[in-house]
Amino acid sequence: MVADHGLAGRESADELAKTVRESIQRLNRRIRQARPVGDLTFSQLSALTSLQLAGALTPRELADVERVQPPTMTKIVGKLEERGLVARTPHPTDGRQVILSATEQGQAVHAQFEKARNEWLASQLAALAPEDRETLAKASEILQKISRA
Amino acid sequence: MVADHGLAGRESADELAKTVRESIQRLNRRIRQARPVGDLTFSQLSALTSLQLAGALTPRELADVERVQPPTMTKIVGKLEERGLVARTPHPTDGRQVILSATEQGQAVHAQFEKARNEWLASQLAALAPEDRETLAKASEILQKISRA
DNA sequence: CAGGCTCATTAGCTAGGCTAAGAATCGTGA
DNA sequence: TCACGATTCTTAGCCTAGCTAATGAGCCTG
Repeated sequence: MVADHGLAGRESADELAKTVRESIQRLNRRIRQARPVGDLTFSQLSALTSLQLAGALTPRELADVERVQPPTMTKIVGKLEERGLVARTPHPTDGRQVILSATEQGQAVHAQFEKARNEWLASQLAALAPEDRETLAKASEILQKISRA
Repeated sequence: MVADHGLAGRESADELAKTVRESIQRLNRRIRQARPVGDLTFSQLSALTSLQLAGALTPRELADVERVQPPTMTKIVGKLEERGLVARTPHPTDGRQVILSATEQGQAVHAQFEKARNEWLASQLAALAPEDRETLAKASEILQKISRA
């Protein structure tokens, strides 16, 4: 139960949902803007990151992790493959499936862009009070859990 | 599994930036999925919300608030106008400018969709421990501040 | 071994984002 | 006063990202 007695700082789930949604939406847009022109897009970088974290995935698995539909992932992977950042290899036992993995170049490019991508946000975070960073770290964990639901 | 990685051992701003970015990105995508089909999109709802909060804005102002370029806002407003949710009225003194405002219908539709949009997230939040909600409330404030920078 | 299922891709659509360029209007300085 | 630069919005044209529906290849089970 949500035992909400209107205590100071205690918001209802509805109110909080609105607040959370607005804040992450704005920030998301703000971060998108900070991207270095002409290269990896947000979605491409994200897919590359997931691939690298997992080691290797099938398109279906990657689509699930990224929460998009398989055809969308086909497109994104296609772009990454064109640039030589991701390799498709056949599945050893199942002829339908494909194994995706980041190439060496993909890993290098990823590290470089990840850094640039985070630069703006990192500088903002560095300016915060330590306890605020603590709050954000905890909040991120909570949000991750929710996203997986 | 609240893997307490370095909360006590202080995360660097870089590490934290990565964590925060990933979590909000995933959640953003998750929320987008939860939208009721065939109606207002995320961007349209956001623009409508901003308009309503501000009362009335010019396209340029709305684009700034939403952090997109003016031509993008022209498109979004066009869609909203087609549906009769936003009205364009001429600026009283400056013939170049336009005043945008939410129509009565726009306000009604907004309220309804805002609710639906938040429903999934709200239900997730309701299931959290009170102190987790507290954390998210604080985190949202911090993120809002950052986004404005 | 036939039929049904799963996986990946292709085709085709919409929305959202951008830049470049245009038309209308404003305002200012000669 | 009026011509010219600046501002505002829109149009045109491009790309990415997302979706559904449909296709083809391969797996598996009765």
